[in-house]
Amino acid sequence: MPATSRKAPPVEHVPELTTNRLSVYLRCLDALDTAGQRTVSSRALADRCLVNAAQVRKDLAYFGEFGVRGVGYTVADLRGHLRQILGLDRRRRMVIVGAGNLGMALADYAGFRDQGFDTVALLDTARHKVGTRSRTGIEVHHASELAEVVAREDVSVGVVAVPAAAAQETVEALVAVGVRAILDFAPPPVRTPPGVKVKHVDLAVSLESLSFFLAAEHHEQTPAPQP
Amino acid sequence: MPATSRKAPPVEHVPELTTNRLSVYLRCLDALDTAGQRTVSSRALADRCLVNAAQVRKDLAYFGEFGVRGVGYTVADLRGHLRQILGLDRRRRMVIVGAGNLGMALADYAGFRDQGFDTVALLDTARHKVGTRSRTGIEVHHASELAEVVAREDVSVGVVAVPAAAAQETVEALVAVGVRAILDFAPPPVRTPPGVKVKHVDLAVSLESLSFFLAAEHHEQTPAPQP
DNA sequence: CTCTGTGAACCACTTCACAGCA
DNA sequence: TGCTGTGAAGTGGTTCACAGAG
Repeated sequence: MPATSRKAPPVEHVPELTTNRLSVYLRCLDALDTAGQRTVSSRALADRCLVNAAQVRKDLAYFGEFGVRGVGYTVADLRGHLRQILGLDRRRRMVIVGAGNLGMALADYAGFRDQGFDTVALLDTARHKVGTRSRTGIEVHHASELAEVVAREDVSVGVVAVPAAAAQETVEALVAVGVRAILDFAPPPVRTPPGVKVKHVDLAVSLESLSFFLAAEHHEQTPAPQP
Repeated sequence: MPATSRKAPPVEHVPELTTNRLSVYLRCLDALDTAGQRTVSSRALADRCLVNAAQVRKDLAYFGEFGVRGVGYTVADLRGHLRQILGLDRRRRMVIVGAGNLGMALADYAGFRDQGFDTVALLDTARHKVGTRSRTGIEVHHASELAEVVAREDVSVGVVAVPAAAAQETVEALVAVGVRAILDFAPPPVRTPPGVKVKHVDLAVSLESLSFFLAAEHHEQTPAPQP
């Protein structure tokens, strides 16, 4: 009777694609919850998330049995379980390394706060930036203060928004002061030490993927009809 | 003798993961080129990009035969081929829909320009934002001017930086005025019309992936050794 | 002998299809 | 009957291993 096993099993090895989808499911459940819906079937949830229904059930099966046969899932319960599984039942503290345009923008990006991630500081090697603040008031510290800031503010997540050339050393600096989860916006591939999770967000790759699509489309005899 | 076939074959169906890696290879080749290196083997390139050497060869094989057996690839040549394949031999014009923190930040992000993508305008539905400018001078237009701006400025790429609730309609509006390549920063899954490429960048999912890692790490008896 | 290009083996994730419970 | 949970089948992408060109 593991119907509502709160503690996950060893969670041997959950595919990253699965955890990514859990985030998507959670957002759909949020919407269903505010819409006042009480239960949802794997099919209905899958349709909303643009995935396969079996996929939803398989993904959830990694963590327990949350559904009721013949009925579906209780929206509020499943929402709570996913929040716990994803570790969203507590807030996280975050530093952003690199106070250029991107770093500044990320510091002010409300989406992070809304998801439970509080940016406590920006860091940069440029002396003239130290002491300035982002629009919403996040202060820029000198990079040499990294260890102190991380310890004092109980930081568990680092954001890398430095130029390509500094990416590897920035990651290493973060790891050295105990940060184990890193969101990396710098372009080049970074060698990740074991026990540390680096999530790469490469805007250049995304753009070039679009560019490839446009180029390929153009090579073929542009098949766009005009009705 | 297809050794340097400039025109790609039908390019039947290239996996997205392959084109993403092409971007990574290209960046490594840029570095090798400025470092003055003339040739590179698939092994050496793979090591730099943190992938398998066979992977590099397979990826390139979708587009032709660019190497010389016993030698490797000529850095400058391969770089040129990849730029052409990815459609980076011309600049693209881009609008950003949504002039909130994220949209404004993206407008000022130099990385886009560096990759050949010029942001020509921001658009927003909020009247009071119309006429204002980003720090680097990109002007905010009213959303109703989308069609006109896209036509006048020859825009081929749209960036969606609007709140979740407006994501789907924004994508549809872009498609309606002829934009076929979209970079989407809004959280919810978006139904994509055929013939249109939407590249989703979900910062919330990325963060929650890190959160999951931290939570899982905490559930186990934190196995970090202290030597 | 070196290193590319590629068929074959492998692996991971997805989808199907159905047993089993409400 | 309706829908979950799950073994089995299917799919796509990665890695291996080798033939063959230089």
